[in-house]
Amino acid sequence: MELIIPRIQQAAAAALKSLWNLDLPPAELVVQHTARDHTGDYTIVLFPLMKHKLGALPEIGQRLGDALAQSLGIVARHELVKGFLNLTLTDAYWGEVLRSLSATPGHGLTLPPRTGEKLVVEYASPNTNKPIHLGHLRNIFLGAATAAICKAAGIDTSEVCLFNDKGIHVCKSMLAWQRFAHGETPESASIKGDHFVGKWYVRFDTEYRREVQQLVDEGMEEETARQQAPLMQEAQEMYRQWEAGQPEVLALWQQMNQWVYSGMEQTYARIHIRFDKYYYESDTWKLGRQVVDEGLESGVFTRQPDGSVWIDLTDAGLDRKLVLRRDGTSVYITQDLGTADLRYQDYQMNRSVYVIGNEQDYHMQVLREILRRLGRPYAEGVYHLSYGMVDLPSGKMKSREGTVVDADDLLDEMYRTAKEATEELGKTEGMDPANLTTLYETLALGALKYYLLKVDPPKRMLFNPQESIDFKGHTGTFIQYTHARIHGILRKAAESHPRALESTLVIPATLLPLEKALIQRLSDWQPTLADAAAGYDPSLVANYCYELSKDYSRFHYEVPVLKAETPELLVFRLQLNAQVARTLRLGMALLGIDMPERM
RNA sequence: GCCCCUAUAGCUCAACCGGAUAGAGCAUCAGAUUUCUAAUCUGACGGUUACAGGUUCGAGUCCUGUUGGGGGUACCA
Repeated sequence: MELIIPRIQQAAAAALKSLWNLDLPPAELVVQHTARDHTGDYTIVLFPLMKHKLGALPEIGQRLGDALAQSLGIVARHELVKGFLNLTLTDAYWGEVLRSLSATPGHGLTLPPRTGEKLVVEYASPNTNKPIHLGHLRNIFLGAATAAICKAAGIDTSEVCLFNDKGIHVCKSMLAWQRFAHGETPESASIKGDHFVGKWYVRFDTEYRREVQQLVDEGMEEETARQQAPLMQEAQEMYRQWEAGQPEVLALWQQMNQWVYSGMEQTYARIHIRFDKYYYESDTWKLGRQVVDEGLESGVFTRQPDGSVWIDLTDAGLDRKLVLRRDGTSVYITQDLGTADLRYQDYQMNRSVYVIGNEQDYHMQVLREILRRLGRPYAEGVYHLSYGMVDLPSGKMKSREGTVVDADDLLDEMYRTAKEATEELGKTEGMDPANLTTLYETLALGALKYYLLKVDPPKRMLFNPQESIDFKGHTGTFIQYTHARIHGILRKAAESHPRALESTLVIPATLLPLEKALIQRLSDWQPTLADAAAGYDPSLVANYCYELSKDYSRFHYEVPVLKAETPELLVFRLQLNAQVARTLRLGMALLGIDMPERM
């Protein structure tokens, strides 16, 4: 079924042409949902037409409204209030909307495939020196949801993860382990691999601070002390040895990364994340150096007398940027250049989304500009999905200081709370224990994912441990609960009225306001999905699902389904229920959230 | 110093391209269950949209300035 807003815009543009001989592109006409407290479904804003001197507003409104009623054939009434032309569509039209959605293969929940589009979404991209924390979770959920939304919107999408598995930070945990662990392993210590490595990263920092303090006490400047501290010197030396391929360093590096990967795999599995492909900076950094060579040849980069390589971006409003160190080792951006090329070889994408925190806004601007100057065909399609930091009530999370909310701990905590809340409500009777475990996990994950995804990505957000594990109000749990209630009705209907869902749909002559509100909301799904995909913004989907649940809850409270007044009405309301459930299920699936049928 | 992001109810968040009387949730208070799951629903309370100007028929939204918060800023990632 054709989307209604473009349809109204078309008809209005045609009417303006025939009535006043005014040519306006349909998309320029402002058509929106009628504001609450006003009667109507859609509103055309007429103020902008004033400049065309068509006459007085009341007359324009009347004539345009009449013309639309005529040409659209679905306008029950129209009314001009100030400069707003409010259209109320017929109940028959809204009934058709439901019929059309229910009858469409796929129930009108996804958008048709788009040809010539290839998108790669990179997210997670963890460092291999510490476990995943709350901040990573926002990244991961955003990336996975964005990819799922783009797929549903018809875009060929792949998901990739880049491991930041080399660098001085990795050497720090390696060095600390070598120095202080006395051969301890995750197995011998009974610690999950990523936590185990993280422990040594923290240990490095502790010892390093001690050294710095000591040097300062001996009268050294703090800045100098940070550079001169033996541990830092050694970490840097270890990094040079790594780049030089020193076998013992490589062996240790492999061992420790392996520990991290096995730990992270468990966490990824628990939050149901999987990637199409993994990239490793340890593989791509040399490609980056080739790109530097290429850029030197083509004159995009210049080499300084000391050997370092630079690019001057001042004419693009950016700064001069180092792309290769004096000692010939690569920096972050060098590796990104290599990774980008490799990814293009693999996917020939025309668009790439990088899910990275907003502290790297500048870095990503630089990356795109360099790719442009190198003439990369995919440069224009590079998009930085930048998101704000997750703060705690106590302030910022700092992994070195141990003030992070660990992902595994958080998931356990959420699980416990979900279990307690469910048991307290006494809803566990008669459920099989194995299903209960799955249910608690589903509720825990749903609450967490929803909490992190409902906020507009660029905004910094606060994670309040008390509130986030609340299962009331604007939460993923509420939406899951709505879905479960609908399925309660559908289950009972399957017994009492086994053929009802397949019966021919008879649209009631008049709809209840709550029925109409629901159908109208259902009809908003496609535009919402399209907007979310276009803006890479899962929060639009999250908020939509909430609004739909809210509409449904009101309906559920007031309108009987199984005890509907007539058999036709029962069929109609049942199919309405089913479509709401399907929409919620798909919408939440795009956010990575499962929907229980009972809870 | 310069650049970028941000500021909406006590708290956490909405508000599509600039459109009508800025909406939810939490918290507080008052109600609703012999009726499909009360993890629900209804109502009340709560706002100079940080501040000052400007553009516009119309500004939370755009522009300028100020203030608060955050981030970045040439050899960390």
